[in-house]
Amino acid sequence: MALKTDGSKKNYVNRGAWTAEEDQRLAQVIEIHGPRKWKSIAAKAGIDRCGKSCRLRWMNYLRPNIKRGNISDQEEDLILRLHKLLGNRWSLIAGRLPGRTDNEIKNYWNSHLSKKIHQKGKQRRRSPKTEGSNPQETGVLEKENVKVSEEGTSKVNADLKTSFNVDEFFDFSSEGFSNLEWMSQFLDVNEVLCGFL
DNA sequence: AAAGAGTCCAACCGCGACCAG
DNA sequence: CCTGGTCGCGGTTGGACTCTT
Repeated sequence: MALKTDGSKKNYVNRGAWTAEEDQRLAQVIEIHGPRKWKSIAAKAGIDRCGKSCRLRWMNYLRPNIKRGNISDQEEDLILRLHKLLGNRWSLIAGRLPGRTDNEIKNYWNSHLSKKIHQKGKQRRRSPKTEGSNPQETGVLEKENVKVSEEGTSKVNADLKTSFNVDEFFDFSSEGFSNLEWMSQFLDVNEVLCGFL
């Protein structure tokens, strides 16, 4: 990773990988001042990082209760379903998976799930019998899904937003990980409803 | 054993939204 | 209103690691 300077030591910004010492300093400052005003946190920690970089490090790595690696089948299934529903809105999807970060889910999607879906699509295109019988399983609809995800805040998502507030609807504040099952059931119902529309 | 290809994931970038002054 | 600062998001990059030949 490259280090970038503008020539003056004052504006030197480290852009490389984070060291254990930097992590420790950042965590200490956040413990005292809380995770806000990232620019001043960076300054107080005495590390040559921009506020943005500090925030990212905290959100994706240092934050308490972060789960790392080993995404379970249940979580994977949930990601797939939520992606179908919400598109590439990783922060929203991550919000429904306690302990997971948007970056992790995005990476997981790009490296695992997008391939899986692509492969499934290929298989299905090879077996014309299934085509038409279940529109959700066809390559045609898959294209539509891609469209939704490419546009990010697609029209479909915009419509969704106006019809209900996602954050209010999926309020996990008082419930734990066990909600995954409930969510799974909800998404099943949602898929059936989508079939009617 | 070495080289090249493929994969993973931490971190950066650009942009838009929000808010205080 | 306008402006500047801050924050959060999704997309992208590139280094490290693993696999294949």
